[in-house]
Amino acid sequence: MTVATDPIAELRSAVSRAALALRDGEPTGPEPTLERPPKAELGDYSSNAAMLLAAPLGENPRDVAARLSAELSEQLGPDTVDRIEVAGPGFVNLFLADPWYRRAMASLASAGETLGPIPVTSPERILVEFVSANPTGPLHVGGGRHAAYGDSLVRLLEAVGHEVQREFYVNDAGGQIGRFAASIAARMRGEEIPEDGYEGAYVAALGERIAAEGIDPTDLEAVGSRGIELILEGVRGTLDRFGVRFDNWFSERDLYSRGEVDAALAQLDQQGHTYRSDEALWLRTTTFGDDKDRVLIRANGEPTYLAADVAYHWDKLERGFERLVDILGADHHGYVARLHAAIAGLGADPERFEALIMRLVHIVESGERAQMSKRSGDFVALDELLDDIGVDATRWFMLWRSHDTTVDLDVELARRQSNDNPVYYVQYAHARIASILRKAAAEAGEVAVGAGVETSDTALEPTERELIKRLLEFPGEVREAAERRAPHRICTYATAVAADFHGFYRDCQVLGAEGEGVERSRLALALLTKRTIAGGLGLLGISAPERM
RNA sequence: GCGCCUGUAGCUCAGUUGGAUAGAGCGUCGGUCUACGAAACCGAAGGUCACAGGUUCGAAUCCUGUCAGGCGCGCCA
Repeated sequence: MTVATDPIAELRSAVSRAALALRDGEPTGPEPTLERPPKAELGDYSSNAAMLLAAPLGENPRDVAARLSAELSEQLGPDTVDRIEVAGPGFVNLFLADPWYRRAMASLASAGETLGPIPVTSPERILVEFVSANPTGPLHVGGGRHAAYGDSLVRLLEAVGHEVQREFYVNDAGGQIGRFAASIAARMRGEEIPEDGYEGAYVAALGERIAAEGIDPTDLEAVGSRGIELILEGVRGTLDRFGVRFDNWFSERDLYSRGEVDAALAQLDQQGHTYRSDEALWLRTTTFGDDKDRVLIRANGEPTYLAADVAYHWDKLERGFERLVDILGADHHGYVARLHAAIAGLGADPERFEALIMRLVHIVESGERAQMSKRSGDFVALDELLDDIGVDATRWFMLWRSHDTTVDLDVELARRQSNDNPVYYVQYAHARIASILRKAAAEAGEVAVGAGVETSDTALEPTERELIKRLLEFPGEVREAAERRAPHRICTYATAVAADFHGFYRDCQVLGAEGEGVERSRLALALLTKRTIAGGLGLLGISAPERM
């Protein structure tokens, strides 16, 4: 197996070497950047190395840049660099030669289908817990955003080499379960829903079903358990349809039945972080930066949600996960500090715990925001949205914004199967390429990208160069998106790839292109683009259709 | 009151571990189908990057303060 050199890394290290040479081998401060300049006239890649060196050398940045350029020209040679210019305050701008581009294509081709996302240096065993919606009602669109985000994040983390599991925490214990059972039982008996009960139409449907199964409405335990089971069946079905599969469904009840809550409390006690006051058992979370201490066992002897959650996270750590990622709704962000404190209190490194806060999704139709409240039953079910706009559009619109910002999902836009809909833009580029490749295959057999991409000596068009540079960004984008827990970056990137492809397609005839090896080279570029788009969409859990 | 988050084009948002003339989609206006998919492309209009200071060669990005909005501040989950 041949390992093609990374063409970007090659340039980067040349810049570093040149910078080092100017300092007579004495190490400099920050690594110089190598980035795409804002405008094409400013070259293919550009470095701030001269500006960084100017201060320690005590020279004018532009003079340093001039020397750096000379050094770089010599190092890289005409086979890589066409010319180097100094611009602005002292940027060194590289204009690359076609042979470099052809080597870059060969490098992409040799990376194969995966296009070689850069692995992290220290892979971790990570548990990502997400959705974890209370099993008291169908999944709504907010849960759908959690699902899309969590799932895509896991795909990203796996792509860069982490070992990751998806987990759904089922809150099947506690007060809201009692209210849920009481609400179902009330419906079964034809009574009013109690105060603080669940009022959705699905509660009545559950009641009918449970009654038909012969369960006694006065047996709240049985009603609640069966209700949860039925809700979870539905939630599983919705998630399955959405393409989100969990490795593990973790039951809160099991924590109690296995004695893990007691064990976790004992551990906290042993570490000296608990105390009794006002009949309750408290956790001294203020030791670890929380603004007040928190109750673990109420005065009435009932454990709090926190007690179970401490046990749950203790369990995660015991299972050997090196990093615990919790995706939480914005309304739970106040909870993070105490959980952080609790993990520290158990004696674990709290840095291993990472809470990601998800903000809301608003469904917008005719300029109106639909409200979502599970208690009142007035919410938009994820299933409804999937019926309306489909899985791909739903995932796209839930992922294309940072998790840290509210999403307004305009269903009228998402519903359109037309050129206004940004979802299809990327998919269309993929389908268009597939169509070209089908035609090429029909005429001359399967298209291959391996050999031959380097041989043509016809000059590349500017849009071909743009596209190649864009494709080269893929591994870095994936790594960045994973590190920053930011799947939406992949949406942005995929859109850019599609735009660059359309530009290339506009300017460059592919099939029947004139010139020695030009058609072959362009077909290879089209195929590499197709792989990149499919790779990007795959990380988002969105299909890459051959036809639309 | 305290804490966290947010404030970028008409709308919804990218860009935020400091880089050059701040971008995309939608919306508006105008062009392009006799070559490989017009679900596309090209062009125009549209900005005090909330405001005020500061740090420096350079700030949407970092620091301080102010204003505005969201969320949280339970022996609920």
